[in-house]
Amino acid sequence: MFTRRQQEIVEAAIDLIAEDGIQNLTIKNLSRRIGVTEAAIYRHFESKLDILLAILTFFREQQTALFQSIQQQHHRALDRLKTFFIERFRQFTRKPALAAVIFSEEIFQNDPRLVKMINEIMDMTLKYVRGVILEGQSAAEIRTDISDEQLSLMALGGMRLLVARWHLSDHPFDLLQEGERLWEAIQQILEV
Amino acid sequence: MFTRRQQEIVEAAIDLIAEDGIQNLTIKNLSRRIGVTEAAIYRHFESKLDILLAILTFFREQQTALFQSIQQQHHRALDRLKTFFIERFRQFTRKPALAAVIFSEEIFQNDPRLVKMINEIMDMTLKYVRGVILEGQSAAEIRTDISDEQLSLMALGGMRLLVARWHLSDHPFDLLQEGERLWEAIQQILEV
Amino acid sequence: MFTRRQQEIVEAAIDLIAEDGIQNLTIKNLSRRIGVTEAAIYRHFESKLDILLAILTFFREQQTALFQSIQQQHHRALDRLKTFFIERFRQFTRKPALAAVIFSEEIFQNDPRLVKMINEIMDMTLKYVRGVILEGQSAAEIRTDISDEQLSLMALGGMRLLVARWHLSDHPFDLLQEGERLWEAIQQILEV
Amino acid sequence: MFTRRQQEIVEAAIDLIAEDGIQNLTIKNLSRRIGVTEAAIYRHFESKLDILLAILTFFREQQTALFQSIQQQHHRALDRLKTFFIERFRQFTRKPALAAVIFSEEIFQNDPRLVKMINEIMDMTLKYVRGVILEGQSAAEIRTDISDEQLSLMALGGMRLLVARWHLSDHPFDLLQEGERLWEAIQQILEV
DNA sequence: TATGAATGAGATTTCATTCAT
DNA sequence: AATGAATGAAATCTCATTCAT
Repeated sequence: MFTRRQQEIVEAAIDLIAEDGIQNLTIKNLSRRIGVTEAAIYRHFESKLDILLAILTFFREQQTALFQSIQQQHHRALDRLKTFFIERFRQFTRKPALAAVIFSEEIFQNDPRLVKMINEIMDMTLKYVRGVILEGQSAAEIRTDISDEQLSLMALGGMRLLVARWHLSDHPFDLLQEGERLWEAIQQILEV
Repeated sequence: MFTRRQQEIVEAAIDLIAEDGIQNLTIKNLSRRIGVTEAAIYRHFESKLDILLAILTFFREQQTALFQSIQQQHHRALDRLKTFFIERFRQFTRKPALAAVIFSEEIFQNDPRLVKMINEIMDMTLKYVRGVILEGQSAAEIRTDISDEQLSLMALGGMRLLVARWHLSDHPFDLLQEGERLWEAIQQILEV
Repeated sequence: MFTRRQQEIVEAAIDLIAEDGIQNLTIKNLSRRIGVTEAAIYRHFESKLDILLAILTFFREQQTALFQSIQQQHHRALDRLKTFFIERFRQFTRKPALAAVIFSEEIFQNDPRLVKMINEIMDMTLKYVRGVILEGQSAAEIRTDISDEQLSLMALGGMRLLVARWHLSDHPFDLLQEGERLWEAIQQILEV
Repeated sequence: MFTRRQQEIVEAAIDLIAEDGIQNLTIKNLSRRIGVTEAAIYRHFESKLDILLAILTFFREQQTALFQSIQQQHHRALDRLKTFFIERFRQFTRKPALAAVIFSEEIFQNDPRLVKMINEIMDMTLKYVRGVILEGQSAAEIRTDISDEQLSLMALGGMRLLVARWHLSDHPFDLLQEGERLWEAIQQILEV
């Protein structure tokens, strides 16, 4: 789907945003980081907007793959959720820049196509988590006195807030470790 | 603290950001909206950065006031939390633009002073919620089998995610109503 | 001729130029230094140009006074020259800012009225020194094998260069003392 | 060292300053004169400051070359000085703009890097002239009753003042011719 | 005499993008 | 596939100046 060069550009773009915010993502900075001319970027992407779209596409595909792999490997709802959460924390630990970008939806507000895609991704995630919770409720694994909607809000919201704190104050703690503790708490709350 | 004109500018700035993201906040747009020249803005703020700082200051002061008022009016931990959550949802319903700005910490990343202030605000909020939860745990109002840290992450995180969804998809539901439902769930989870 | 406030403005203007060059002389800086509003400056001078003209006028008058006083107090050419040189060095030592301004004719290039005045001042000085030298030559005090024109160029030029060096490298030596040594040399050269 | 375009820009900058002073050197004027957009200038120099530095670098290199060529071609001190003086007058006659710029040290006062470079150049020149005079004194070509320091001040100072007059009053005489007359006088003074 | 509020013009610089080579 | 040179538009900010109070 993406050529090697395109991937390189997308990764550099994510890094730039992570380092100093969206305003830091300019074609000049991008080309400098990769070591080519500004003009060269346009061999690989038609416009800056396309680069931003590529970032989101990249993330969406990764997430879709994660969902599928989870569905195949685990069958109990709580196991699925646990894998999803822990895997995400692991991802962010490996590539912190992604955290900076993917939870900052406001960054992409300036174009309708971007807004649409961000919405899709957020929807997809929420729907997945809600779906698994619903399954868990049907299977009597997860409490039913609170709706799947509220439970997913708190679970996902907790995760996002933890990641946001971690990123904003420059990774002052071990995200994976804290993530596991958060998951313990979430599990305790979800369980019947 | 702020003159009338300065307040006007800060509000216009919040609106501009809310409408189309940070990139929409230019001195030109700002001055046009207020109906003065670009140069006139600089009579009231030394630089654009100072306007952004003023937005954060404004929010911080509002929040500090809210905290104080809550502490005086309510004494049970769960009442305090409820008021905090509901009042926030009400605030965002009244001034949706604020939601767009205040939960988008990444927007302000490009200057150390801004990052510092954003961190302060986030810390302040988390500490407040954790503090009240701790009180509730001491008073046997709130469960103690999950730590105040994890509980506050889920509660605040849930709220942030709800607001983010609401803002991103252009206010498709009644935030106050959904907020109350979320609070019900949070309360159910916190209670002993 | 100039009101007290006007004098204050002129002095502040000289200081500003001396500190960081002509670009540092803005109405804003000027008013800030004096402690009034920008608008207030315009009560005392019609325009910035008039302030620059006032600086030159101020200097010209000071110099005219010096010339007259010298003519009255001394009668031998070499005494007159000596007083002129030493007095100038003393002046610059007392008010270093003046040196920065008055020997930087290029500063005033952007307006014909300023250029005209600068030329007048330079002409006046050169003519004075040449005149005194001529007198000295007639009175057989000063050598006649080199013309008054060349002698005045070297004498005045030497002084200007010494002052320029002193000002540019932030007053690293005692100007008056070095000035006296330079004068000794000049005198030795002028004498029959 | 400098590309062709960069040289072109430097020359245009010198001309602009010569015509109407530093305030006339704007990126707009510069680009207009060269026939490109303002943005194009920034392809060749990172900032306006760099252009000013380039002017000084250009002059310094020219001067260094002149020094070396003189040292190789002449061996008597007075010949060396003569060549230096006359060559300089010739230079200014050929490129009058340079005179306007290079003797107006105050113009560059607003940046420490510029001040430093101006000082270097002035020092270099004074040291060269003093050095040659010292040699002449050792070789009994030049009088020793006045120190090299005072002699160089008068010689160089005289030259600077002549050039300043010539430039300020719009080249009303033949600089080379007057320069030669000044040199005659200087020589007469230096000789034993 | 001075201020507070404003302005139009213009400064430097950056941006995404284009195009001939 | 990449570069070198350029551009038009726009960004932030500064300037001298004005005017009602």
